[in-house]
Amino acid sequence: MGSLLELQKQLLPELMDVMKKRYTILHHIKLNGTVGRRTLAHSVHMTERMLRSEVDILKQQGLLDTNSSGMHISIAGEELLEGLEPYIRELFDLTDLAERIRSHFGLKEVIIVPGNSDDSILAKKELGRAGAAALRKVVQPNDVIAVAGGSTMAGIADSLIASAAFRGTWFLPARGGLGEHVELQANSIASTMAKRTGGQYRLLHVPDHLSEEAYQSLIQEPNIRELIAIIRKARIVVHGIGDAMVMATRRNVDVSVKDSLAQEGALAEAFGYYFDNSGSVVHNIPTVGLRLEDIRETELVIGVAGGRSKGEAIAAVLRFGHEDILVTDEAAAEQILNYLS
Amino acid sequence: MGSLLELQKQLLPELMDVMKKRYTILHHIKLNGTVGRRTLAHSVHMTERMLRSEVDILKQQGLLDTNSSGMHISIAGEELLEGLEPYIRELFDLTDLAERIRSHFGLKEVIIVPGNSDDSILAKKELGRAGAAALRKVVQPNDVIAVAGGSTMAGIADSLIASAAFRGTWFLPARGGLGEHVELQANSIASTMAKRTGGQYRLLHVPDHLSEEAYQSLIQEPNIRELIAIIRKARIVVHGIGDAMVMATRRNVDVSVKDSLAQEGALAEAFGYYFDNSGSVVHNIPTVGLRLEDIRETELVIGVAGGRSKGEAIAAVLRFGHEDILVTDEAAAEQILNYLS
DNA sequence: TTATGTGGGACGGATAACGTCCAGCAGATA
DNA sequence: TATCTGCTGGACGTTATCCGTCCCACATAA
Repeated sequence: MGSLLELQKQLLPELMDVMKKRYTILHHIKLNGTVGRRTLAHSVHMTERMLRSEVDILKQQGLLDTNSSGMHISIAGEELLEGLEPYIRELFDLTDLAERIRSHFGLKEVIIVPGNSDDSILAKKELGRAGAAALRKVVQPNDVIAVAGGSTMAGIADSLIASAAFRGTWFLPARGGLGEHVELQANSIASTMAKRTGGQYRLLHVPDHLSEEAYQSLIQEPNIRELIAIIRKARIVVHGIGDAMVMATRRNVDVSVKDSLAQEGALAEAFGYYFDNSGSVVHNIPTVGLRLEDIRETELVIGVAGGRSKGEAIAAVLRFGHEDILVTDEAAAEQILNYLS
Repeated sequence: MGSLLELQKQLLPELMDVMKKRYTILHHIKLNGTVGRRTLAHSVHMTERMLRSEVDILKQQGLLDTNSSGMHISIAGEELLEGLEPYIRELFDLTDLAERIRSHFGLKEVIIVPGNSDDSILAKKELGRAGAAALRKVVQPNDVIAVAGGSTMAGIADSLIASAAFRGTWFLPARGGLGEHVELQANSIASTMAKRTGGQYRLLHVPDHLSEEAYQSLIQEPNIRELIAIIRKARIVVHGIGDAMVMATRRNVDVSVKDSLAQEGALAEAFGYYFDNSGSVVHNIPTVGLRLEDIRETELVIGVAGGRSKGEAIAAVLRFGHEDILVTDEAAAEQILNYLS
């Protein structure tokens, strides 16, 4: 905290992207010596026109020159790159981490916020904000969003704000009661999210520890059946990721179940399922709502989790292979990459 | 040189403005405690809608909160302002200087670049670039621009670049030969500017040290008369400002003239006229082109000059009272303000 | 010569920004 | 309690800007 760049990331988030873009362009030009617009556009993954706008500015700033054989960096441009070097790492580190995780697991997008949610409540809040921003970015009118429980999900809910984007959105709990504290249950979170954004919600009240008969008769109830059907067709699923044993304890599962989880190598928990380190499901808590086959069909699965201690668990869930967007923090991201090598 | 802000000014010129704007908004909100959009818009001199866009971003960044009684700063916002404090001075100093000069002399705009052109060739180049940018900003299609001579004007010419904005622009020398080196004469500069921007130019060849008869017959020449008529109707005049004695020496004026200049308290020189410290004209070099009465009629007079040593001269010309835009550097600006108090 | 690259100009359509107006709400005031 | 004022947030049409697209003149190499 406290460096100018950190402050600017808060005050001017969009300009940091511009800064990266211009730096990248100038850097490429320096490396290539003399290079043409079309060639350069291809190598920095921009359209020719967008590159051109940026190049015009850089030229006007005297950072590069052009002649009929292409663009080349000016002395002022070289000095600028040199001076910028110590800051650039800070600017790019996270996006670099994100790209490595993204490509390794074949995700659509990976967002990494600075810090470690384990130590810092600020980083945890930042994670919530990033999760909220990611959700806001992908939501479409009249979407159905299934949300899981957990403290991270609660953090996202707290960072959501009312917006026209959420007009008519339905927030539904991904699964029934899973034995957590009431404010961390999916039901509460769905309701909070709906209230904060101006969307709508419905609750899925399935008490814990039901007898098999009671359970069977409950899920035959027409209104519950109907709600479950809607949940299973959610376009977006948002969920946290937990350590398997921590979650089992928090949910007061039977000792026998915990033993079997341990034996089967359960590492991670997400939306009520337990995963081992290969990403295979080793156990699931019997309740109603989203099933694994629904997750496989879901258009957008957004996982949000941070903290160094969660790295292994996140990696396990990513190996499961049905995540689309991951929102995490720096510490967890580093840990994830450690587990890969 | 080398501070991150200095580097960012080069790479992201627009960053400074956005940063100032958002800082100002947040700062005002902090000072007011809770304040409404309209009230705030008025006190930071923005339209309500523009303010709203900025506020939405700040809100999304968690730097301020809103409720039905107005906006107030969040804890994160307060921390940000605190962290930003050491940088803000660097950010605002120059604009603050500029505003004081602008309002004191009733100018349209004052642009100040960092540094001192007397010591640093880099500052001099920066002055040229700023002058070119200022010109580019105000030029309109088919404009007639009268340009004076001098090294600063040459610096502007070197920083101009081709642009559709200069399509059809005419660059003309403000006055005939004034005894300087050829590359610093208005004629050369007009031609350079035209060539670099893609505009057009015409030259006014009036040899120095003509006899009165030759002079009279020369200015009766039809093509010269016509050109002079165009020059006198220029919408824009761009000129440097020099120290009176330095300019007199450089132009090899007679010793008798220099003596009378000294006696009359000549301090500054601009477009061939000499000014004393009250801004009155005490002498002018006999050549053809723009006259004082033309300057008074000109829509936009742009003065460009920098360096601590020029402060007094600039102040004198500003007192003359017909400048619209001043482009100078930090050292000269400080000096100008010294002369006011 | 031809082929392929270059920067720069031109222009229309998409898109974001902005001015403007209004609804709904909360707290203050009469 | 009723009224009023100032607040936010939504809506919408207009404007300005950005960007995709196409073209041209020119330089260079084959």
